[in-house]
Amino acid sequence: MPEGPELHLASLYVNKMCEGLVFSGSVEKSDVNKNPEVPFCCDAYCIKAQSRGKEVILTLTPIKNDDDGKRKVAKRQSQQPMDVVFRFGMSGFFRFTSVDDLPKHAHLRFYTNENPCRVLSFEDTRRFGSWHPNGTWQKDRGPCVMFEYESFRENVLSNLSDKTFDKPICEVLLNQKYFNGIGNYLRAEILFRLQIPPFVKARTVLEGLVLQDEEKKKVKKEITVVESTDKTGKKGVKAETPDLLSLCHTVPLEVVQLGENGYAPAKGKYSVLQAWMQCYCVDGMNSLGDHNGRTIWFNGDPGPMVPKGAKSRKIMWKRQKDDHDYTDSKKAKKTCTDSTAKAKPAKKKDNIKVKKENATSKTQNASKRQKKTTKKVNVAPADENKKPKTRGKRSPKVLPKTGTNTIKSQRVEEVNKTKRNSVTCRKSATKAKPQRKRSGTQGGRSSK
DNA sequence: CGTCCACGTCTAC
DNA sequence: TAGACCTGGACGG
Repeated sequence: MPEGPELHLASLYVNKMCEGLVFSGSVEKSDVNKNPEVPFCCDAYCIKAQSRGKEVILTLTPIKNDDDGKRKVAKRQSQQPMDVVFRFGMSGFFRFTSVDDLPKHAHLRFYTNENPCRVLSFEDTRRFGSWHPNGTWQKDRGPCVMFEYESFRENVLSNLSDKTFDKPICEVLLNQKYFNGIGNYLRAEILFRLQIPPFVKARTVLEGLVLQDEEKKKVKKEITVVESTDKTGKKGVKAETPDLLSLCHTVPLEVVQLGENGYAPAKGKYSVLQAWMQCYCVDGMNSLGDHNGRTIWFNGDPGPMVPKGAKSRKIMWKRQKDDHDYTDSKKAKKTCTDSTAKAKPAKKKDNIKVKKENATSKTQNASKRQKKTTKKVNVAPADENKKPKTRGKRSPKVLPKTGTNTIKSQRVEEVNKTKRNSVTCRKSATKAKPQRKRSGTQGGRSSK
């Protein structure tokens, strides 16, 4: 699930798994993938990762060996570190496995120098992901919402005259020039926290924050003074009521806090993140296609700038095929679909509706709603409606049930393996996995 | 079987 | 503002 938090978790994952390991040889690319080869080759190198917004950089650093440095000069060894910039598209992520467990869609592979060697691979089922050898953070992407918060905020607030802010807030939130790291589920969760209708003009929502920030700066000194003097138990500082931009920072960080459960494709997987979601794909919420054809999830009013003909979407929320064992989570999922969706929303205020409406009436409603809307917006940071969570029937977690799980999954692996050779890797099938030793380049790993 | 949908960019009328 | 780029899961007939 590659939005900012997942990219960051990916970088943590890489650093954790690769710490202290020595990688060796050349970087291998699958044949089907159209991204460039990574022209890096070294007997001994290490891998480190960092993230910024929706990008990850892997740094491949040759490990110096003073002794034989000269002897090996002959070979075409990379002497300099290389940065490779990754964007994950819709399905990219990193995995570290044994060679035998090489995943089906491992499109870029880094091998360790271990005896049965292991592999760090960039897996990307849909191949929308990209990598760029000797790359840099993409120009035109803004500061990271998670780790460059101040400049992120500054970048938005000092550019509100940009016509991009004429658009609905939900669409602007996907603009990586200003919101590097926000993606489709985050925009829904963020707007939901403040109950901001998705189709309100972005500038309208953000204008207020400019003054707000300036006030803060003025008052800041006072505050710090106050804080230092009166030490009322709390740590102070954090007290600020959240606004849209601060939530663009804290909400993704919440996901990072969930940890690799949200990322590691191994186990319960999505269940944790899914349980965390309050809006995106949540039963009882509304959904509409935005002007770019992306589905926005929200609660209550859509706001005035709804695209003509926008239709509500159905959920087809995957349930990470752990096959077996989910006995009733399966039912839960079905519930999620829609028929029952009607049944449950009893809880919400009562102003919902929208859901299955048709375009025509919608626009009309929209104008009518506008007042309500704007009112809401102004009231937004109220922090009172903070907990509307209908929360009810999130999926019941799916606990792993380890025993069966492992066995089963192993079996699955076997199947995949055989399949893999014939299908995914086709051309590459020959060198598919174990004997991946690029004849020409250099003998490398297995030999020694 | 076919259709729709998916956590994202890109570039071409 | 549409497609294009891809694979695969869920669902409908």
